[in-house]
Amino acid sequence: MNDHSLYKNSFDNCPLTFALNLIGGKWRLPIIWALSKNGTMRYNELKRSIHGITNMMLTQSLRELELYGIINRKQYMEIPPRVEYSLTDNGKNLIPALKALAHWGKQMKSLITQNNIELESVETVNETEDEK
Amino acid sequence: MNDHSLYKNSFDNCPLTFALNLIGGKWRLPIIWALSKNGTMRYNELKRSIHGITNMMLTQSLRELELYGIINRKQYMEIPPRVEYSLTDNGKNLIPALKALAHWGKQMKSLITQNNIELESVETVNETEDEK
DNA sequence: CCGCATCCGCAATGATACTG
DNA sequence: CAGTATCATTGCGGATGCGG
Repeated sequence: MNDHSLYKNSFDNCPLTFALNLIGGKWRLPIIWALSKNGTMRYNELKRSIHGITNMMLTQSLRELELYGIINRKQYMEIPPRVEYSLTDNGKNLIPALKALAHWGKQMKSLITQNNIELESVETVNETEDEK
Repeated sequence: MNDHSLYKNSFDNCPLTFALNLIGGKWRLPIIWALSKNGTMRYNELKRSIHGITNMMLTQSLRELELYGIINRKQYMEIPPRVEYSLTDNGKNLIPALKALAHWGKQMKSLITQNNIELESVETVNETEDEK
C-alpha cells in the first residue's frame, strides 16, 4: 500500500492541480497515450510499447489509473492469464485537453530549441546510446 | 546552478511530456495561475498569494519559468528594489489548455468524490486544522 | 503471463539564515 | 524589497526477486 497523492496538499480547491495529480507521475501519461492510440492492450503489450518501464511501475500506474476511473481492466480467467486494459469514457474525455497541451508543448519546444537556450550540460542524452 | 529537468529523459520525442515538464513541479502552476488572474505582480505579492511557498522555491520557480519564456521579469533599478512579473505571450497561450484540463479535473473530482472511493487513510485533512 | 513486496538512491522540496 | 546560500528531509521511482 503506497500513498496516493490525491488528497494530500491543497488540491482540493484547485481542479487543475487535481487533474495534474491524476495524470502526474512519470508513467501515467505514456500509458494513457498508448491506450488512446491502440484502443485495447494487454499487459505485456503495454510494457513493450513503453520503453524503460518496469513491472513494478507499470502495475502500480495501471492500478492507480483504474482506481481513478481513467482506465478499464478486464481480466480473463484462463491459463495463461490474460488481462486487457483500455480507456474509460473519462479517460477518453481527457484526450482533447492533452492534445491542446501537446500543441502548446510543440510550440514551446521549437521556440526553445531555436533560441538554443543554454540549459547547462545535459545535451548529450542520445549521444552515447543510439543503437541497441 | 541547479538542474533543469528539460532534456533529461525521453521528453524529446513527446511534446506532451515536454509541456508537462515545463509546467511541472509543485509551484510553477500556482505562479502561472496567479499571474493569469492578476496580470502583473511583484515578488512579495506573488509570495503572499501563493500559500506556503518559500523564498527559495519562489525565486527558483520564477527563474525557470523566465528561462523557458513563459513569464517576463522586469526589474526597476530603484531603492527599494521593485521587480514585476507577468506572463509572456507563450504563457498566455497556455491558459486555454490549462482551462481544458481544469474542466476535466472538475468532472473527475465530482465523480471521485461521489463514488466515495476508498483511497485509504488520508481523509482527515481539514479535520484537525480547520480554524487558524 | 501477470503482478506484488522490499529495499534504496537521488532529485525535488523545505527550513533557516544571511545579503545588496 | 527581493532575493541567495546551505543544510536537512522526503517521497518518487528504480532494481531485484518472489508468487499465483
